[in-house]
Amino acid sequence: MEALHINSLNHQIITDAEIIRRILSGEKELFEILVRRNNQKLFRVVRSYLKDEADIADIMQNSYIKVFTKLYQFKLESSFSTWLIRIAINEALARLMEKGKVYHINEQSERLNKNSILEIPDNRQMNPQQKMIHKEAKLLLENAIDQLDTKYRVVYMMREVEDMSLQDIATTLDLSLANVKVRLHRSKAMLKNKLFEISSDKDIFEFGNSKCDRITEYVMQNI
DNA sequence: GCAAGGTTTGAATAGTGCCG
DNA sequence: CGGCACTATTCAAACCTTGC
Repeated sequence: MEALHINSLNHQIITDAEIIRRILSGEKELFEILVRRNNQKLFRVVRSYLKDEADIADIMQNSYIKVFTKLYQFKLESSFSTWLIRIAINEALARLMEKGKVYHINEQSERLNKNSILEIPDNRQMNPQQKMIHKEAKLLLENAIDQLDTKYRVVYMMREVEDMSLQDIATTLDLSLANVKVRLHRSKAMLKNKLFEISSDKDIFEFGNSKCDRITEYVMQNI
């Protein structure tokens, strides 16, 4: 019954600001809506920094909990997701510092299994051959994205996959607008080159529903 | 047609590695 | 260490696209 309530609210047009207002006045369970709304986006951003699935889940959970505990500090005039992503990025960077390293592509590849950063649109109408081509293209692109430098990967993911505005990206990453523009341009150029080079067939990145539920559940139990 | 947002490009500057 | 060449990064501005 509770789940049904949350679900129906999630699909209603209820703004983040309104949800936050209600959470702050006691309806703490509504935080689940914010978590579900932002899970995919947050995953992709964190995934741009960290490769290990356990690390990613950990950072996401920590970020949500941190955000929840500081929700009263949130300024309603800015975007909730931008704020959340910024906190998550800081967490991710801190984790990288702890580990004292930045991943290199060869060591990443082995542990990447099913975390898809890209969604295939509804492809039920495709014939098997088209589906196969689509799947191959997606794998190639994911591989290419993964080989980009973190700073380019993050910008590319935010813009092309999450459809964030350049201004939001600049704010979130604390970069100038001009810088975001150039990084985006470069990331595309690099991807283009890489796509010609890539020939491996590793499966990568899927953020499935079960994972989404797991993280949501964990966060809701810990706030 | 205009404004806003996005893309592309050129120039300036900073960083890095090599050589004497 | 200093000078030089090369590469990467940043910024500014021109240009393009889209929605109204």
